[in-house]
Amino acid sequence: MAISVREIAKLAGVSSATVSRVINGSSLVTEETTLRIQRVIQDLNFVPNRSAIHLKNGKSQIYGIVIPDLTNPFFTETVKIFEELLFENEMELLVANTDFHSTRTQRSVHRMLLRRVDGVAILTSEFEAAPLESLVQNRIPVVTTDHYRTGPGISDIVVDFAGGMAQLVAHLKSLGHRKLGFVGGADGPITSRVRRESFLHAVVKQGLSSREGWMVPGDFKIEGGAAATARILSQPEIPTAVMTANDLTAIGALRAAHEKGLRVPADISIAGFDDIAMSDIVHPPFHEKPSLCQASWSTLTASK
Amino acid sequence: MAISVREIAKLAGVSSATVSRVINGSSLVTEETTLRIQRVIQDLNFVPNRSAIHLKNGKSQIYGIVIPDLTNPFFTETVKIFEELLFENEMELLVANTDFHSTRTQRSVHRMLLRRVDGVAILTSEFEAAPLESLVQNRIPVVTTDHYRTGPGISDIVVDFAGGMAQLVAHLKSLGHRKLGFVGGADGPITSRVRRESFLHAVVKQGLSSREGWMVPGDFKIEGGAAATARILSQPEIPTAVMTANDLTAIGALRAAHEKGLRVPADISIAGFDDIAMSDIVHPPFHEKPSLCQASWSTLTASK
DNA sequence: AAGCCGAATGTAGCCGATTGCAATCGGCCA
DNA sequence: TGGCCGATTGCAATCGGCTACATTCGGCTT
Repeated sequence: MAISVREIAKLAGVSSATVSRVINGSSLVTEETTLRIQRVIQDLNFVPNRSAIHLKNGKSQIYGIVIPDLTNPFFTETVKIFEELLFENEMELLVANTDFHSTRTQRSVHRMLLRRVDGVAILTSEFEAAPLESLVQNRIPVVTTDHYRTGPGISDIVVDFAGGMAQLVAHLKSLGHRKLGFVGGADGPITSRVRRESFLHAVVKQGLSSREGWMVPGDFKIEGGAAATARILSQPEIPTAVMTANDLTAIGALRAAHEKGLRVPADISIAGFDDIAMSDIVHPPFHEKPSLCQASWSTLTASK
Repeated sequence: MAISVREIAKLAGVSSATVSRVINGSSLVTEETTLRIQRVIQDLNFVPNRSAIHLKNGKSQIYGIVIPDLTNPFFTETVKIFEELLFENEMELLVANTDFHSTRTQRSVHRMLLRRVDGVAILTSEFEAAPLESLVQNRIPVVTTDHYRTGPGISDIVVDFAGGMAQLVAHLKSLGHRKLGFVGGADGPITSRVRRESFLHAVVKQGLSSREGWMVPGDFKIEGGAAATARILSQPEIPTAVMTANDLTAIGALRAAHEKGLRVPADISIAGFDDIAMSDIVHPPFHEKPSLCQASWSTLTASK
């Protein structure tokens, strides 16, 4: 139905092969023929069909990214960077949002397979092994984050939570804090456990104190952060500083503190983990506090 | 290179036609044959190539969305809704971020054409006529927002800024405000002019006052909103309320007011336009103020 | 037993762009 | 004038899945 090279060919009085050569800038075609064909292409606003190209040469020129929460600026910023990078190279990015459901991750990966993406980044940390396997079996390169598992064709990027937490806790200690709380991620994802343990380990190592009631899971979102923090703050005794699993959680914590009538950082300190741009706009602004929010990244392995 | 129906067929000892029939649930195939083929498909994790399907039946099952700012929650929330809707129907969404550059809009549209999307939503309001034309010429249904122009195959959704502003201004008047300021959008997009004029019209109609120095363009982002507001607040006389072109601008305005030592809403009122979720987290929270932030939407036309 | 019917499966060509190989043509040399 | 060369251009097959049409085969009718 749409225009094809053959139509262009007919109108320009040549064969489709020549049209294709012109499109791809082959030097074999006469200047005159080239111009004539380009004219027709212009006139008809012709654009070649990439599905056909894909079929012919095996590269879809599409990459996929699977994320848990499209409203979390951390992921949005990541998507933006990916999109920009691919845009430069005339490629596409397929974005899949899972809302933290592992079944949606599975279905998202399936969609990526259907489109024969040239590679996928999976930034959701909770999902079964099955989707990974099918990707590998179809020879699609995969990058995951905080999945703590690699293999042929699978790279894993892990955030150095242990190091980040150690820095953060040391800094708080130097500021005089002794009693620390922690609002974690959702139960389930491996990374939640890692973040929690990194915190606990750092606290113990620095000789500071925390306790069960001060370590509450959240959901990586503002609401969960606020609710969890409220639970901590409703205890008879409360910590002087609260660390969180990510920045959205910290924002929720800020709100909970406010609602309790506590001033930050006068009455209680709150520290996040991500350094998203949104950190600039909350009140009191994060940037008035020491910049503790950055985590260091390290690549575990990258295989062919 | 990857697995194809023909490979499956060979392994199952049938023809590719039969495999295709099984995949599509045709009732013509024997129970036994069906099971045998499904087994092979399972074992090899075979997934049909959608580019081939696209080529054969002419539908790409992909839709496109072009937005100016992927870090603006208003657009992120929109993208999320689109993505969810398409996900249900086994379709894909191609997201293109233009960062307010009309040349990037043009290139984004071109990418959509390359992929033969079944439809596009263009939420950037500044772009040339050329890309629209090529979409129409390729018979791709288009939806735009605030573009104030329709045609065959083109629908335009316009926000009723005039109505929203009228409501907002009336409300502020009832609260006792007489002198209003306005931080607009970036110079360029049609919608910026519309928003500014809607404000001005409402102010005049209600018999309130504003002036040139109180009406400053922003950039639809936090930074621009803050800078523009700072300019307004540096005048010898300042308004008692400031309206903004969108919510991010309002957030910037809040920050600027804070930096000037003004309390909101005690010293000055600030009103946004979008009602994004982020509005909940800024301080002082929007939701403590009368909910003026919602605009009413109306569809101009929708053509076949 | 010839003929017919319908169920199950196979054959082959198509969608649109690419590309190896073949064909054409003008020119030039012997 | 015949033959060869290089520059252009055309032909045709291919990628993977779908589907109209053809084929096969067992069973049943008369």
